Amino acid sequence: MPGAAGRPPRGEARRALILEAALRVLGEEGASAVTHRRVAREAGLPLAATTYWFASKDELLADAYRLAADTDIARMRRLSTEYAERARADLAGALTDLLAADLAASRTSLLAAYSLWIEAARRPALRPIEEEWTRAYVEVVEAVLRDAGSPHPATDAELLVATLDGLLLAQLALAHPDPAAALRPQLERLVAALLRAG
Amino acid sequence: MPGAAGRPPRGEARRALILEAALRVLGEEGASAVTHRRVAREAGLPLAATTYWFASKDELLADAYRLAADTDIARMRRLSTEYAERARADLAGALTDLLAADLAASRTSLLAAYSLWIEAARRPALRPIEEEWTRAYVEVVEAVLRDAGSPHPATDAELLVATLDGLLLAQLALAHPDPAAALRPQLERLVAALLRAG
DNA sequence: CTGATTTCGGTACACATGTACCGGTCGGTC
DNA sequence: GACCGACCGGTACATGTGTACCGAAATCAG
Repeated sequence: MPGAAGRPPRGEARRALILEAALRVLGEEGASAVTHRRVAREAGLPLAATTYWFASKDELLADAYRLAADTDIARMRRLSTEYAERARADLAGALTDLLAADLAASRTSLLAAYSLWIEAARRPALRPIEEEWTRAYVEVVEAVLRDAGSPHPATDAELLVATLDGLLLAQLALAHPDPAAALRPQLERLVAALLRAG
Repeated sequence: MPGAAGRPPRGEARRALILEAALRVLGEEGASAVTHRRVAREAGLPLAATTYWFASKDELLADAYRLAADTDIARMRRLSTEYAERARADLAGALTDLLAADLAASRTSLLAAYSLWIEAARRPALRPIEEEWTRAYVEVVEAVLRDAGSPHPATDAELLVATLDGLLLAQLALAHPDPAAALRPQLERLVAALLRAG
């Protein structure tokens, strides 16, 4: 690749570039750091690029939320098929690996997601995105649980998703050196308790 | 009470007033709304009051976190003794009522707490507070579980606390009209699964 | 009371921020 | 080639922001 840097992207490609930059800034530095100028700098674009593609900062944030949700839902569905066999044999182990991989790969994305989640609690306009995101997770987990012979797949799916969120949040703040080691016994215990006939 | 408004507080009392105002603003309008001026207005004090009692905005936020943690830990310990008998007889019911009461009484406090939690994931200086807060919850829940005859009180306490956080977070964003109705079956299922001998 | 110290509140200032504006450039279409 | 709308990027501006400052008022020690 001669020139290395590539042509600066134009048109709609810039939109995505800006949204990804906004999510990065949100995850790394928090909501109060998300300004037009900071996002533009992060994206390597001039200030006017952010105001051209988004009517306001609120719109930028809402679109970023939408992008994060869509991207993650697609990723999670992909993973759920990849891990399907493994999950049937060792659900707790599969979940442990998934969470640990998330933590290892991108605490930034997780922080951005949870920041937006909390923001959705304050701004009704964001709630549909949050609902869709959560529903997608619950549906996938429910299918997995059904597959694993769960006695109460519907209730347990919501429960399990809530627990996974709680565990992830705890790991984010507590910064355990080896998340998998901390998560494995808890997930094994939970899965064992839920999968027992009842 | 003649004059109704009472004398404007002076000295250290103002500190607390400012911290409470900061938590209120954080919960209601988010991190980016927490400015010296906004907090001062919320507290009914002049701008200089915030800069006099706190060396910087970071310090103000850290102290607010400390106050929120201490207040909530004390409240939770108090409730745990009040609910002790009830918890032994009907743990799921007691937990449902506690969460529903939290949601009904102050979504603002909850949002502030979770915002600070996420902030703690980014700023190591805040982590000790978060660790203490979580540890306090885990200890209380562990005692309750032991009391209820749990087979694995240590593991299950961490698990249960994570789940409660996840469920609360979900209720905050989804704004279910009757949180108790949504939470009860999930908590009954979880408690039943965890308390069964194993 | 007197003087020292703490607390108070108004103000100042340098800088960041959201957003509007406007002349220029690009990529197609006749 | 001429044209046109979409796109770009530099700049302007009113307002918000963190923080410093300073003289006044309240509080306390002797």
